[in-house]
Amino acid sequence: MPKVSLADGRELEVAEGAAWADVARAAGIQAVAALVDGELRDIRDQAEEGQKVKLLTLTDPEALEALRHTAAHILAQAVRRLFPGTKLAIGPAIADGFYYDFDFPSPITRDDLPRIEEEMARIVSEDLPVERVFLSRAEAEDLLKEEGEAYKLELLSEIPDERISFYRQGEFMDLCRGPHLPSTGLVKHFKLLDLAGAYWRGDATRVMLTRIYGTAFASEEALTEHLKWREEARRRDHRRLGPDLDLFSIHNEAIGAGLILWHPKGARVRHEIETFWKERHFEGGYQLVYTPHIGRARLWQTSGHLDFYREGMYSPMDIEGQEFFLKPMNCPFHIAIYKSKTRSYRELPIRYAELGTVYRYERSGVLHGLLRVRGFTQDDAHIICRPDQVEEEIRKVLNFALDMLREFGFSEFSAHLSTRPAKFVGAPEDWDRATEALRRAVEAEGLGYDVKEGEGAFYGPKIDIDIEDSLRRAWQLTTIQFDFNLPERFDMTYVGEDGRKHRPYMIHRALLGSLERFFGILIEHYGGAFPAWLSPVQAVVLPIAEEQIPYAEEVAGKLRAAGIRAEAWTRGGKTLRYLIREAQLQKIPYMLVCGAREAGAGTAALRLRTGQDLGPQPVEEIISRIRAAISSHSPEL
RNA sequence: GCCAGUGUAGCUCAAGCGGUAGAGCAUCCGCCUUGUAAGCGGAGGGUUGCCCGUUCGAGUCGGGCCACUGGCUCCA
Repeated sequence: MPKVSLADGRELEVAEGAAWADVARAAGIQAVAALVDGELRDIRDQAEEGQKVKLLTLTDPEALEALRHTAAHILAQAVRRLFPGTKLAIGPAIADGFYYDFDFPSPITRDDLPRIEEEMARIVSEDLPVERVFLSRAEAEDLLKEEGEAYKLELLSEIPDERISFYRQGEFMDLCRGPHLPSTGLVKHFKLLDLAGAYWRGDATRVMLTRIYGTAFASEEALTEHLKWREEARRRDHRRLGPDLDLFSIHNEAIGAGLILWHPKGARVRHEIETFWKERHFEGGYQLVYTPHIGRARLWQTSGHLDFYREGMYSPMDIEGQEFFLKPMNCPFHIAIYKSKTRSYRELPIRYAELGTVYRYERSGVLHGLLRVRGFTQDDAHIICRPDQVEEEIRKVLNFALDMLREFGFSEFSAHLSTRPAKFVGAPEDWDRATEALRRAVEAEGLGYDVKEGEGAFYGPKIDIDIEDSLRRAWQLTTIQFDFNLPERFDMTYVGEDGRKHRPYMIHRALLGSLERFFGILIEHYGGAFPAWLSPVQAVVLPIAEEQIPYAEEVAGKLRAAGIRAEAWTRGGKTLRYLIREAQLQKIPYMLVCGAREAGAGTAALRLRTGQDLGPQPVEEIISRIRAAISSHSPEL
């Protein structure tokens, strides 16, 4: 009789052929799924000798995937009841919920979602047992053919097994790997969220299906919390906050989609970012360069962009009979600077940095506020070094990147190492050296990372860094990429100790990615309430009555003289309540209230954006407090 | 690009079966002289995304275009 060990340390002997459900019964646990040797398994799976199992109850987080997968089936069942003739595609559990792709006989709209939800609730209340049945390949094929399930048939043809699993609940039966909960009655807390188009198998050449997104949780509280989180993310959407805070605008008709106008306040934030960025780069041994927005066709011919990247580039313009292209990347220009004279090994490493504005064609459907645009400024740099310097340079640049991101208030990072793909240029030894340098650097930083085997670009391995924002969403910002292609194409060389020409290594890197995208992420991370050093307006001085206007102006003047971005709000006719509300909505960190008492005493009553009222304080003290907050880059006021 | 939805004043939103566009905020002008998230009154502001059609008459119905939103292999 097989013996298995439970998560609580117990060892159980089970009958030959017993399922985990039987084990759970024997152990007295209300299990809905099983985590067997660390893998989520169906409760109906057979227990085998020596396996370690954690029997999962409905509320175990590990069971969520099964719960959502079952929710997806309930969705499909409801859709089948309401829209006969609908074909099923696939319906997995995903990070935040689940979806199911359908081919409806006629289009449905969002307004149909409540009806579908109601039918789902009915299926839940029917508490249908979910059974697993195994069919032979031939039986499975017959069944799916009979039901006209063309998509499922395609999936079936790719399953290697001869024993095909189906799950059945009531009248509904679906080809599925599982795992699933024991019954539909367990999926009590769910919600349908969105309707979207999705290509069959994600392939743009194939049919467009209708995808219904939803989410499900083990408890009503967890579901409510998730919906609140979605609401908060919506509230923080940079496309909403941008116009509200007068930071930027986009004018599709008048100017063009995906092109950003930075308003004075947004521009001020950008200026602070850029200034800080440049200072740090000078300290880090980078040299700042500026390069043009366009270049002749032959440049892009040499770089290979015209052969491999043309669909991402804007059409050429004709200047005196020569073709010029808007730059999609800065590298060829930096290389030209490098090549403007003979380089010695003594000069290396050379690090060229540029806030370089590039233009790339993006399909209209993928444009998204500041996050996906057609014209953007990369915080770009190219490091050109000798092979013996690679290790050190990578270590430095990674450390540099993380330091910079921390200054902007991000503290959670994860890294992805992408290695050599099947099709590549350059020598495998170079690839290995570069890949190892990247690996050692992330390990030295103590970053968690995963390896994306074979997912590097054809020209070199790379490491990407994701940050996590205040809503626990991941964004890919930093990328550090080797290039074994361009040095070759442009014949970059340096003269070595031996007096001979050698090929340098080149590394592309962007830390923030692009200023537009980074700004969008910052807006959402802070919900528009920037830390003092980034706030476009750092302090407002609010007079209570007209008599205090001169005093308010004097105070604002003192703040400005101390390097603080301060305004006196002296337009008449507004109550203090009004002005405070106005300042709160604009998320201005410091409000200095000046009434008769303060004007007499040379003080101001300090209110923080947090709502905290600190009462009257000498203006000098307020100034040093604000200056300290600014220079610390801290979000604390 | 594709699927579904949406497009009315600077912003948020109204206008039962087609009958000739309205409110709050914002702006401007007054009054009020204000103590920690909206004081009061008045005025101006719209080619209802664009084009074509149906109709005596279109924000509303039909067609085409444009733009935006949610998405478009987290693999039975």
